[in-house]
Amino acid sequence: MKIKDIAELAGVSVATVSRVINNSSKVKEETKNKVLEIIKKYGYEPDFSAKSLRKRSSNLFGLVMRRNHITENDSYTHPFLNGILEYFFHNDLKLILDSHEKKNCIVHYEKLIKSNLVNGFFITDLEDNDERIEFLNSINFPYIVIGRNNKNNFIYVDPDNELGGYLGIKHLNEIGCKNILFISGSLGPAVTYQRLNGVLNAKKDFNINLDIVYGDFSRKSGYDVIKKINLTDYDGIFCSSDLMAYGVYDYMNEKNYYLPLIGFDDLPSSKILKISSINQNIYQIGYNAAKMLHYLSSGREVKNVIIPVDISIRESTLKFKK
Amino acid sequence: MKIKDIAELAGVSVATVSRVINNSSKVKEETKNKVLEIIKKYGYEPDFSAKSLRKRSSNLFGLVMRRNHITENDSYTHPFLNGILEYFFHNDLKLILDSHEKKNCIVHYEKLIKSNLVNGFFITDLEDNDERIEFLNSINFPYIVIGRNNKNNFIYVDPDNELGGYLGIKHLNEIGCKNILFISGSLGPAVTYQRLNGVLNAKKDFNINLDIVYGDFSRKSGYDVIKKINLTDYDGIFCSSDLMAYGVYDYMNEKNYYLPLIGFDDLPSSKILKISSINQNIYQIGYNAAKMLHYLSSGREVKNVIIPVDISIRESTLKFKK
DNA sequence: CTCTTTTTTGTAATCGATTACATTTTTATT
DNA sequence: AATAAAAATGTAATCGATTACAAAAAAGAG
Repeated sequence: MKIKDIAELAGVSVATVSRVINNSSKVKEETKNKVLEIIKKYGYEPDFSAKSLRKRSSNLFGLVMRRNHITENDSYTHPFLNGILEYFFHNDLKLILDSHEKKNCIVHYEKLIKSNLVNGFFITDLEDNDERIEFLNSINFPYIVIGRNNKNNFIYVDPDNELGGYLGIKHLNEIGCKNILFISGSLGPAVTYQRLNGVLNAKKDFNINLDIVYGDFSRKSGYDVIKKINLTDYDGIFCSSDLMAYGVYDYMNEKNYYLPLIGFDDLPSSKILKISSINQNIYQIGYNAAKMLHYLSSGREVKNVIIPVDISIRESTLKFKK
Repeated sequence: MKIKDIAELAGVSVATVSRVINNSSKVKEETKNKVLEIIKKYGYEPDFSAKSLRKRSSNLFGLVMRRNHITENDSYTHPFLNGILEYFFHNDLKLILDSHEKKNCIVHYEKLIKSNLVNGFFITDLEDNDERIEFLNSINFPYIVIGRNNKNNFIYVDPDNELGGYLGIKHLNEIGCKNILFISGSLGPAVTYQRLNGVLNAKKDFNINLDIVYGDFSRKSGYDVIKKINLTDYDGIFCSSDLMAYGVYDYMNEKNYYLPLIGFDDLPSSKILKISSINQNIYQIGYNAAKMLHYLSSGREVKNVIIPVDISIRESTLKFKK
């Protein structure tokens, strides 16, 4: 069933049918209704390729995922995709999921662009010395970067890590902690500094003592760091990642000595372990990224977006509340 | 840059260029090399829409995800997609991710088919009285169902739940358990019976006592069920879902009385909690589903596939090993 | 060297939509 | 009722690839 068939059945020309479908110019009400009726009756859908070819534009957007058979943490995928899909669903857009190996991935983006398959794409997991950076700077094609980057001015959407750092300290202060240990991630990635800044801002606002030590975001590093610490020196611990908080939790279990504990990322396991954590609203990040990419690709103006974070309060701090 | 440009630059006709690209019929070695050189030099990629339109077929396949802003467990998404993408990557296929709300989702599949956007699709989360079943039976279009269904004979790929049930009991037996409690999921879904069958088969093979009680797969139901049980009657517990195992674990923590414990699904949190579990190899399911759909859509024969499961052995049983 | 066969290449139709431009129909104006 | 202006519709070109068929070039046969 193609447009020509509908045209014949409705006794009009293909141009008229097209105009009805696309609402592109005035069609007499009577004609329009007849055409719509036939379309509905036969369940006609315009051919995707023909439409894209002629319009030189599709309603497809690309997300090139890094393929990794096994990851320590893959919990972002689902809420992120859901956020994108929510927006896409309501705007009749579709997502192409492609994948790349770390090396040689530029070829993939180039193919996507040159074959006119997508109207734009999302960039995730961009690292500081990522080979994609140069490429992204060199192209004139719509894309949105997920996560801020120190050195470039891409259009991005990012969680408010600074707020997260602030909220963690604020909450510990609220339940009465006065001597807080902050286990930061390794210096390097932008998030480390953002979270640290939030923590330092909170220190100014609340009357607390704060010590800072450094891990590398992993569970093992959390364990290793806390092992060298005298727990009794503190009355509250805030980790810059959930995994590090799990490491700390392991150690506290071992010693059977517990302090209020907050993580950062709100991984699904934190719910299970009942550890308080800073929630990054990955869903919202996806939703906003989708909207921004849509706007960008249709020539509308787009501003960077910072998504507020929440704190998920659980037993790990709640049970210490006075 | 289009095929005509390449043709002119190489001093041949578009037909020849097309033949080179598609290896569709003999082209003189010399001509071929010249064309390939030009293509490479200018980084030409055939237009996706034009190609699909003419060939009446794309290399796109669809996965329509149920959108759910918040789920208790979304850990399947990442490994499943990764499995699909691994196969797709190596076969130059692409995945369209679409989403639907529960009601009215048939329209979506119909659109996908009628607009010739995809060559086939995956069906996930099919329930016993799903409205999609009738639809799927009525169409003549390639699709693969993830997860067996009691009442239909779709082409499916599914984890070997029966083997999982068997392996759980086998492992408990190996560490010396003689009086085992199996907490089954609710009667209804096919998985419940499959897992139960495996457990019963193992009972025959090993010399153990086995009691069976029923939860509903949720953490709360695990807790509620175990609460009514006298823990000292048993020396090992096997749950038909990880979530139920977490509920049991909660209770054991409360009572500070531990028995060997195995879950089913191997959610990421089980690694964190160090609870042994049956691993369903979701990645393999994705990979195989992709391969099957590819075969099916290109007219090759396809058989149902059952993916073996593994057991991930952790502290929750290991520490009881004699 | 001519004729046949095979290999290589080119021409033009085609896929199914959109849309510029042309034409017809309708409405408004005098 | 004649003419001008506006609205509705139609014709045909176009998007960029593939491919049936035709034609030209090369190879082989005698």
